Amino acid sequence: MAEEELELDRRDWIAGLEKGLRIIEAFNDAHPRLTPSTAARRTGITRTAARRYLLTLQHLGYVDSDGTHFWLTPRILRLGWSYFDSAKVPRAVQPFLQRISIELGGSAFFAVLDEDEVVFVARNGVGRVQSLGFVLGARIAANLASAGIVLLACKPPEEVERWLTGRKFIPYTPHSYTSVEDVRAVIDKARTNGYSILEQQLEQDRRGIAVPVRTRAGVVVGSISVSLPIGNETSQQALTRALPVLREAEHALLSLL
Amino acid sequence: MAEEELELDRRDWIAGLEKGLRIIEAFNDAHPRLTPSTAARRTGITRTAARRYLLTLQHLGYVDSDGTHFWLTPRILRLGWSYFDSAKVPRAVQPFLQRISIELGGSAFFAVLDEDEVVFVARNGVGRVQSLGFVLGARIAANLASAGIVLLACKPPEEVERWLTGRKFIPYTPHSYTSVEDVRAVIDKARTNGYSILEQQLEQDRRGIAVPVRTRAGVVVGSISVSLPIGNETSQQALTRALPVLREAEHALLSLL
DNA sequence: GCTTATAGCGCGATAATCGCGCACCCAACA
DNA sequence: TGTTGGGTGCGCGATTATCGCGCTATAAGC
Repeated sequence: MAEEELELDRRDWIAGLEKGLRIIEAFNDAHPRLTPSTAARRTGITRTAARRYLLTLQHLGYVDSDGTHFWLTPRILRLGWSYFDSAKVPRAVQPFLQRISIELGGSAFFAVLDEDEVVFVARNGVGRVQSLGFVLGARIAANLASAGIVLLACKPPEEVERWLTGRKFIPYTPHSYTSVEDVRAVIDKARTNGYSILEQQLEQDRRGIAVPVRTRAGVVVGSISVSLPIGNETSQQALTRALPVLREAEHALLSLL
Repeated sequence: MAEEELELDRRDWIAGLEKGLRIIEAFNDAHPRLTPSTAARRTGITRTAARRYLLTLQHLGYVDSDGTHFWLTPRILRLGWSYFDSAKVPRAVQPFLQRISIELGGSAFFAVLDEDEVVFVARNGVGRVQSLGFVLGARIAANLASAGIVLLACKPPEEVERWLTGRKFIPYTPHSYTSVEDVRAVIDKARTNGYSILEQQLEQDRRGIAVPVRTRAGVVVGSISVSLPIGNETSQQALTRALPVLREAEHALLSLL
């Protein structure tokens, strides 16, 4: 799951695929439309090559173009769809998230780690309004969500230490932790507790509570978390009412994994 | 937007990229884990090559493997994310969808066409429970949703006719249209009306109402739709209360596109 | 009207991708 | 236990697909 680093037989390496995916990921908020030149600069590929990749993607329908500028089409979503379609855990977990969000009156998530980030792969919200921009597949720095902290806490401490060293934390709220010490303390606390609670790290007046989800064999497959408005509730009160519900879902899930 | 068919200079065609994407899309519900052999069979690539692509994807972190079987990782979602990140329209419509869903008491969608399918790229639901499995990027046959019908109705009739000919429609409910004539009639009606209403095609006791969204220049960029429980409401009643709200959003959007 | 930066394209070189064919392994079954 | 069938990993030689240089044309900015 982690050690594919060295075993690249340059025979088994398809350069074109890697470059193409890099081109796709070069599109983002700040660069919604790319020309061959800009794409080349953003990916380190030569301009001529970048153009060929864009043309190929266009021919496949993944990007569209007005001749000089290229942009992604919704066809791209088919790729992510392949994941949702094939990953059984996110689907198995849905009914549990639903129960959690109704019972606790917040949004419930199932999340996994991907490198430095926590990715939310299933979600069930409650209330009239969807929090804007929160779509499946959303990812944020792992230290900003309880789900990320608890997943980090499940990793071997030395790996966490490696993760922490030299990392910069950009604050999202006035309460966001910005020092390595603070984040390490939160992770350590989560490790001893077996759950994680995080307050106002990403958003004001919101707290998150998360527990890890393991298979029978003890392998961590992700985390279940809930995001609650803080209001007048103390951390202790929130924990007392939320933890049992999360734990129950965790145990019920065991039989499905 | 449609005529990239013939202009493939085999010089500008990266075969490796196309094959790699085909490998990714070979994963789905029925085939969540693939071996080199099964991947090869599903894609038409040779086994040796398929293996190389899988190994490359593994090295990039997009798939994981236990040695023989391969499966997608959430990293794949970064690709779809590039789209959501870069596509401005889905984000621009969010607040409007929110208002629609609150005012009408249903789920509001923004959707676009991709070949035969309608893809839901933005959504805002109301109510305690999320309709299960409805995630962004979801796609269904265009004829099954009002959003798809209205988008088809915006295409030139001869193109629609080409789309219709020889198509098989699989019913999802006892009310689903299954004949070319029925579907053509629905599309024609949508074209003359400028909106589309569809009842119980995908789900019992649900109706959808959709209007197209155009830029000032008149180019159709997608559709706004709402899904409502039927209950005791007649089609006419639903239209009278829903259409003005949808139209209002449509016009408000004009200034943003 | 000069400068700067981009686009598209042709070409020759080469390195990357191909798929055959072999050896091996495991599971089912006679 | 031996045989069959399907799977895997790997090495190799052939070839062709991919590369990026360098050219000209064009569009934008001062």
